[in-house]
Amino acid sequence: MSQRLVRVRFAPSPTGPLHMGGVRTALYNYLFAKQHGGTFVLRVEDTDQTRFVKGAEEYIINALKWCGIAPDEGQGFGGDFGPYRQSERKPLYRQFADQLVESGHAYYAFDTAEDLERVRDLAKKAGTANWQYNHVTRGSMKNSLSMPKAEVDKKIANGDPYVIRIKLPRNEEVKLNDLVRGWVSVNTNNMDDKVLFKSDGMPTYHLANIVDDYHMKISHVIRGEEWLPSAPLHVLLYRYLGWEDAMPQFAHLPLLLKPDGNGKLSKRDGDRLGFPVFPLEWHNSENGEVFSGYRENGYFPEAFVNMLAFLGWNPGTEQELFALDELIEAFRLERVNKAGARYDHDKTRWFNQQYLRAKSNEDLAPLLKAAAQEEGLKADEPYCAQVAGLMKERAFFVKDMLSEGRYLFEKPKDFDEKTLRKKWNAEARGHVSNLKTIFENLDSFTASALEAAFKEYLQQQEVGFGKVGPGFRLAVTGKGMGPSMFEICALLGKEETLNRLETALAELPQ
RNA sequence: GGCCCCUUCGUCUAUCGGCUAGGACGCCAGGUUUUCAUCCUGGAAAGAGGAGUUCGAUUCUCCUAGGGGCUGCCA
Repeated sequence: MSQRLVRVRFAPSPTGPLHMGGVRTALYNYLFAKQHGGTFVLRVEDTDQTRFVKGAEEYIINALKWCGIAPDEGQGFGGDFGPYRQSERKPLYRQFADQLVESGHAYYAFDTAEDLERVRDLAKKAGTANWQYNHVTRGSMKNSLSMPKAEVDKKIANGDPYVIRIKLPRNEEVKLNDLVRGWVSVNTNNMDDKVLFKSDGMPTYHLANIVDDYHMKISHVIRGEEWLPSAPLHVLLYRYLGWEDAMPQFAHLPLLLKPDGNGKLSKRDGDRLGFPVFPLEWHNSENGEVFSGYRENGYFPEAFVNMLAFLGWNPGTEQELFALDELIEAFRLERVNKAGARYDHDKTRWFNQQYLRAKSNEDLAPLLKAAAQEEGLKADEPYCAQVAGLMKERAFFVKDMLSEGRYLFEKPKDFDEKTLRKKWNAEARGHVSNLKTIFENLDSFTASALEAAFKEYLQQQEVGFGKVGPGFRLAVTGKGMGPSMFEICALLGKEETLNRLETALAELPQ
């Protein structure tokens, strides 16, 4: 193939929020475009007016932006090939349907929805294979192939509703060379005369996507595997429209599967199994239903994108952590897997943990500060940076640092019951009391000074850390576990630490 | 049912005819740690089944089985 400008498109239908499978398709399109210095286009496929969902288009755009894979061109982003909503391109399609009728590759069909339902029903009851509108059945249906021309003309002049169907040839192998699957071949005998143009004046997906891809000079169609069965139909449309030379290359991506059981990942799986399936939280304005999102659950977009990239693709090396620009560099359509990939939530959490750790305390500080503020807790950024330094090794999310280290923001409200029961006794109490006195006299309240004083005390008392540490931790933090107590006390400061020791001695059981 | 696609540890996957089948997540054990987490070390864990091609098949071909997708005037 000659060097052709790479132009790819992501073409969702605005029938609801974009789920992670769709995001992955968009991501692969984005990566492919960027790697080739090409253009990533967003086209909205809203030819089915009955399935329009308010807010969906905006959601899709916001989701792509959050992921950092915003289109270069398309709905909401401008460009020279617009409009990018198919509903606004309506006048464009009809002529191509007509062209196909004229060239004998399509025909008018007057069968009503009820007619079709009846004949399908009949076939079903007879126990035969699914009824199809095809070369064997079209002769007995109401269409411009089975009816006299005069009658057809009359019906059209009359304004009777009709659709335009493709007329598939008999027994013809249609082949396409898929970039991820290699050669795929289907015989036209196994395909049906798909509707290209609906009675409401809109094209179906099949016609619209070919017409638009052609006019938008799309070079590669990267989409989900659910389109594979209709890809041969699309090849035929390019051929019949005379655009075969400009036909894009196809790449059909494996599906994202449910973590449990069978089938592709669906929007209900997430909240059923305890993970988001959507990048952003979605509020259904019709029924008030809410679906959780990765963003709201505290995931970093980089982690989410990294995880998605690896569901169905891998670089062939052992590197797993990839920044977006590294993905752009490494991504190869040829290395996309053929089999469906099951989503693994633990792995997603792990990715987030890796990204959390890779961030500096200073980068984490504003995020932690914001999280604290939401809980009504106050702390400045430098302080939050120190908290991050202490807590990030034991956190998956920013919010974990807050929940695990809440005592760094406010006095403990309650004390861990198990630690209280097991570690808090007269002896522990005595040690805490002694330590309070020692710490009161400390000039330098640094972690190392505290540690030195603490260890000296242990030596002098001839006791092990285990006898003193847990009670001390409980008194200061209310918890039985956590980071170094010396670091914690140093961070809290002398006044606060002593204050807490005093409170604990006064309030904890004797 | 028909058609198309797919099939390596529980999961994501590496392997492009020579394998003691590698890595990651998760899991288990040990070590480090006052504790928890981290970290380190180790472990269990896979080529759906059957034919064929070949000196040699996880790798190529076929069959079977299983899984998935499609089968709408939805995309």
